[in-house]
Amino acid sequence: MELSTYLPYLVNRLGQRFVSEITPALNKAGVNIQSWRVLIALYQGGKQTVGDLSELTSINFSTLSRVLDRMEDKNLARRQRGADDARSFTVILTSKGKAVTEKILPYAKDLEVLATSDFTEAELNKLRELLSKLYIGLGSGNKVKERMAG
Amino acid sequence: MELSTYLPYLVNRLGQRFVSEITPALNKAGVNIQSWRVLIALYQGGKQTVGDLSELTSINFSTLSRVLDRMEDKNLARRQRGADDARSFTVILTSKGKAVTEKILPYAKDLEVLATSDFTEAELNKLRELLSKLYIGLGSGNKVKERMAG
DNA sequence: TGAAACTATTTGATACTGCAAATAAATAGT
DNA sequence: ACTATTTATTTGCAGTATCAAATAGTTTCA
Repeated sequence: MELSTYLPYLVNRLGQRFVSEITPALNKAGVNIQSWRVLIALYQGGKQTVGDLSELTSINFSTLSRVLDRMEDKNLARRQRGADDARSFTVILTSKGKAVTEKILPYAKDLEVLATSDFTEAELNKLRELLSKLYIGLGSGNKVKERMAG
Repeated sequence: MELSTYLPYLVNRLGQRFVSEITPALNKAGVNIQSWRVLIALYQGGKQTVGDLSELTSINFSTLSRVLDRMEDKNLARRQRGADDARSFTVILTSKGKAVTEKILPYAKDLEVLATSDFTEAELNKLRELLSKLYIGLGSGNKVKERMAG
């Protein structure tokens, strides 16, 4: 049993460390890690339904519902009844939400630059590629959960 | 601004997806994601103080304190007053803790295998290497936080 | 040696998360 | 059209996380 070969372990500890490194800076801007992810998803992907956002961010939909409540309270985003399907809500960044996102995006980039000072450009690209590929592989669209349950 | 090049974003979404994929299986064994991390850290690293565990797992120390309470309730680990320094506590896996860890370790491996079916062996190794390197780079031993604050 | 400064951990208060149940709207079958 | 089923989202509740303050033990140094 050599744990350093366990990808889930490596990914998880890295993710946790990243979160604890970036959280203080985000908090100063009144944003927590979940709303950071939602802001980014909206900033990048444009308006989306709550469900799409939940899928995209992997934030549990009831958690997300409340994250959105808080973001609306802070005037970062707002919900709009779906025009075609009135069960759904479309979530939209407000202009304040856009501004805040643009303010905090550099934090992540700064952190990346500091953390990767001894990476070559090729390594960085490879890592990005493999992280994306693994993300896809882990996708909730596949049979992972079903097989794990057995 | 092309977000798919933001390493923190890539790492974080992957980490979140991993957590939501593995959590159900862990819960069946009465373990949540934080205690999973503590179990692994103890299983791999042997007994450690609460502070060392907090550093190693990046779990906030007051959170960890309560995680350990629950683990003690479930007889997975126990705390022992430090022999040399009575301020500290040494945390030790119980035999039940060891058994549970050995039971649940395969879940992570299974998930890895399923998620990486189209990775070559070379890609897997490269990814492990780069994840470890990034983890080090992000280490709280460096100047990241201080610089981010400015 | 004893008060000040420091370190390790816990606790109080409050906010956040996530399961399961509830609500609300759309769709299907009759 | 009408009930049953399905889908999108929210809410109740119980558990979990985190900041700041409190506690408890140690080191420093006059």
